[in-house]
Amino acid sequence: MKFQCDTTSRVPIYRQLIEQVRAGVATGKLKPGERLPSVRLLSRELVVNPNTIARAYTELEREGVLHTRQGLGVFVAQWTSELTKQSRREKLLAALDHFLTEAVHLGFTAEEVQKLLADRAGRFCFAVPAGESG
Amino acid sequence: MKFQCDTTSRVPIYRQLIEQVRAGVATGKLKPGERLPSVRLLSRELVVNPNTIARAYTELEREGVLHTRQGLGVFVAQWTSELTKQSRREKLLAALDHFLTEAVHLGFTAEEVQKLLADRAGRFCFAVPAGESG
Amino acid sequence: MKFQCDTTSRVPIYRQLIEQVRAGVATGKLKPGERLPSVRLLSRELVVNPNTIARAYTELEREGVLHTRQGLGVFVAQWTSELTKQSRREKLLAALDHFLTEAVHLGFTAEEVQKLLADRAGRFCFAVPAGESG
Amino acid sequence: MKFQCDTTSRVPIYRQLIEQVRAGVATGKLKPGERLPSVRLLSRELVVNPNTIARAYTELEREGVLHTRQGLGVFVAQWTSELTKQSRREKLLAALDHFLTEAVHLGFTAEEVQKLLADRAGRFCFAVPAGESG
DNA sequence: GTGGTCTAGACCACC
DNA sequence: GTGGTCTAGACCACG
Repeated sequence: MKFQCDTTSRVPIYRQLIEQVRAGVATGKLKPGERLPSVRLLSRELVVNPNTIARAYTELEREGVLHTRQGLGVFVAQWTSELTKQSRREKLLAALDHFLTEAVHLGFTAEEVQKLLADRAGRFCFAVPAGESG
Repeated sequence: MKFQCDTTSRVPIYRQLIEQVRAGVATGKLKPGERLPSVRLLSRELVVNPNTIARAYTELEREGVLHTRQGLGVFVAQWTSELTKQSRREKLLAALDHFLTEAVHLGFTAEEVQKLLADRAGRFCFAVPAGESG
Repeated sequence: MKFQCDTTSRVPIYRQLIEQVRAGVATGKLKPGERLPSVRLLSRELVVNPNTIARAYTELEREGVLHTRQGLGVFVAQWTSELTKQSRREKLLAALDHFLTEAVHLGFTAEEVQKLLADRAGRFCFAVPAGESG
Repeated sequence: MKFQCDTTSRVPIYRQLIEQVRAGVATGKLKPGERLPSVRLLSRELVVNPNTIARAYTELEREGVLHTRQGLGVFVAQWTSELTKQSRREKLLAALDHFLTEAVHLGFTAEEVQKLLADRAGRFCFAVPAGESG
């Protein structure tokens, strides 16, 4: 997976990287166990400060999305949510409300939003209905 | 409508207020024409500097969500998007992908997300399907 | 490009700066990608508070005229309007009527105005006739 | 001529009135010698404070656009510019540059602007080419 | 170094 | 009374 950063955006670079990794994992472009480019390599590729890359990786490790093996590199973790069902639901609701607020302010109809979500959801690697925990 | 802010959050206070107003308008808790608390009153209530309140109101006015009547106060505007259809769609897609990424990471299934959206959408004041422009 | 401000004017300083940047971009004195003086430097040069400079830059960024690179400075963006054609036309008509009213009150003839505009337009970087959208 | 004010706009009401009178005179909707509605009448019609109307009239009188005859009312003045040719030209250029800056930022082409001006100029009562003074 | 946020408090314009 | 502008100065985030 190719990473990129938009120095034009007002979103901090390290946040852009975090979002890309999270999105990559969510859409399956990054598979569990896959190795990510090293801090030094990626910092040269994107022409950004190594500290910036390191910060993104560190935060993702704290989140449980990545896992560092000393001397081997950074890998996509086998992800399992440690949150309770209620906590997960609260977080999803907050994200959903934020999205719906945006949709209303952009002038879309409920049907358009529903349809767009149905279309777009196919690109994401959702959990399978069976094994739900938490 | 009651406003609140969390000064311990890393999200700037003025941004918290902006989000609350936007959500209030999107869900109809704030109706077009309704008056918002004055800068000074709200600043006393939330124990934040008046400039911080003013900043939130000012940004919302530039967005077209609020409008100021000199000497009278700040009111909810009746909002119409001036953005092009393409621009609106791009913004919605970005918001949607962000939401879906979050949903996957929280371990929800596609069905759960679809159902939750269908449930929740009823609380929001979406545009009516008919006259769409832009 | 040199900036200046008139603290005796009734026009707010931050608005004077906004107008100067907008004019500079429109006439090509400020090129896309060019870096603007830092908030602190310009505030010392013009002997105004850094917050005032920051406000001008921030508003121009929201307009899409400038963009900030964290820790690097503020730069001229390559601008594309996100407004609908109708909205753009309305704004232009308002500005035109204001200009024509002024011209009549100053006692100019229609020919003089037309000629002056033809002369002056050459200094501005207008869009090229081809690809128009929005 | 009917006056109106938009309490939604962030332009002060007294400024809106000034602009309307100036535009009315420039387009011939208000003829020299014509009587304007009294301060009290207009303040009732527009539901604004009489002071606001009075302020607009006062400023227009200072500009030379209106003329008050004690006890009779306020009238459109026989307008003659007292400015020098150079001063008038400077003011027009400033207004023109402001308009052109706006046009560029709205993404219009030079041809569109030129054409729009040619169309629109017909609505305004420009001076006749012969008798130019100042 | 850069810009972003917030506070405290002053002064002004508008209604 | 309302909001708008500006200053002085502190502290934080980013690269």
